[in-house]
Amino acid sequence: MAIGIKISLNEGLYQRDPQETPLGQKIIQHSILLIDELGFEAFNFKKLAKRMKSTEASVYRYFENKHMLLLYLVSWYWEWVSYLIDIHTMNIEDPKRCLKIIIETFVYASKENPSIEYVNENILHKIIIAEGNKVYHTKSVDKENQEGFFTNYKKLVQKVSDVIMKICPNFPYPHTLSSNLFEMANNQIYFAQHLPRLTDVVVKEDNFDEVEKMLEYFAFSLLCKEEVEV
Amino acid sequence: MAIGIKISLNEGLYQRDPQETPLGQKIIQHSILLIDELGFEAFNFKKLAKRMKSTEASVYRYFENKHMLLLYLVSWYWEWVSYLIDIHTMNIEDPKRCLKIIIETFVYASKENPSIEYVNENILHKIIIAEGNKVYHTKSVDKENQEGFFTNYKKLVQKVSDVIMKICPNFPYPHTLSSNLFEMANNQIYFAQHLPRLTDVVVKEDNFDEVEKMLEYFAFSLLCKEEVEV
DNA sequence: TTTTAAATGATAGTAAGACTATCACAAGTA
DNA sequence: TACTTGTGATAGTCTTACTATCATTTAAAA
Repeated sequence: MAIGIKISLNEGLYQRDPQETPLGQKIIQHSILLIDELGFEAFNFKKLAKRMKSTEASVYRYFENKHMLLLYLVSWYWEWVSYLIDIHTMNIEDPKRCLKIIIETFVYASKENPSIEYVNENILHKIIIAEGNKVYHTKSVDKENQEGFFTNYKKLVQKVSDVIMKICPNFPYPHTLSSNLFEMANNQIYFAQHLPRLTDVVVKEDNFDEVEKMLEYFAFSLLCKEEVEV
Repeated sequence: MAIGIKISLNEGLYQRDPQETPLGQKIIQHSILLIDELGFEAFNFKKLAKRMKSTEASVYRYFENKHMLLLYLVSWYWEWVSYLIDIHTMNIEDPKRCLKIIIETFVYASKENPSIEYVNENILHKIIIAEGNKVYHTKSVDKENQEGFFTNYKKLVQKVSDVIMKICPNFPYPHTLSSNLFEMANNQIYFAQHLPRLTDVVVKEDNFDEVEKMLEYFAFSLLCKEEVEV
């Protein structure tokens, strides 16, 4: 990804576009670091402001509250993964090969060359794994969904679903499999790190090879029942 | 389940055992209703106390904070599902049939005859779906895991994993499949209700038939590659 | 270069949330 | 009868989640 590319996100996610100003970029940069450090519950705008040597009021000028900030980060992440998938699968005909690349891409997205200097994709990935699904587990899901705040994730799921349908046109659950691959990836990495008895995969440091292999196994077992090996 | 059966849970989950006293039972009863109404974020002990016509201080005598209360409810739920699975699969030899019953049991657990008068299992199930995974997505997971606060879930996953191994002894991911069936069930129900473009299953009212069918399809496609029909 | 508008900083203030402490009372027990 | 235990009532503290106001800096326009 070329330096300077701007990820396009729903305008309702923010009060003022953080990608447009140095302060906004600092908010993104430091919020990623601080949420990772403190966890989302202990994280707040006062601490963030202190860390970046700004003020609470200034942060509120960019984001309505910390929930919206997290939603912004999560949307940014999925849009970025979506972009990576596009360039990695460009001109590839074989849908099976496509799906393999997709899996590799989102498991190892954070290993890409840094795209945007103020976003630490590696730490952002950790946040997605640990806090990501909090953005839609709220009482306001339906309202926020209506305003299009989850569009990025839905489009990504649709994209993978399309590939699944190419592999196996009569597979009855393409969206379910697609969303489950994403959820499963994050979940199983988290389990491997914190509740290892809930998984069989082992993750050490940032080596997610077993997760990638496992996801391939699940996906292709379901899609190509005759041939497990792909 | 006979009226009066007591679900056994890790003592560290509570300050005073809520199953032992009328006030404790009222806390369980009303917290289930109120968390469902308000969502976990807006729920707090002051509102709970007001609703049950007690006081904030009294609630704190039973639970350290609302996180521990949710963890208690979630643990209670998984222990109860575990119990239901045990009685439903008792004396059943065929492991495939066993797994089918397991899936049916946890998808439709809340349809059972009410077991305990102060627990509304149906609403509790809604809470598990909407808020359940917040209990382990915290900075304190590792500490709480060490104290055994997730034992109930881990034992349940192990139980299903054992059945999976009986069906297919060389299946490489029994724990992953097991935990994923539970996570997937909750997730896909939630998606069907709030983000339908992330799933293919349709859920109306409390009819989870499509979820059950889908989980069977996934599980048996993976475990019996030759025969999809079971 | 001056004027003006926009963005940020500094500070203060409010309402609610998350507790902790103390005391009084009621009921059951020794 | 004294003694313990559980609950209620009240108050108080510290933190969080904002909102408001005004001063200052910066950038853009004239």
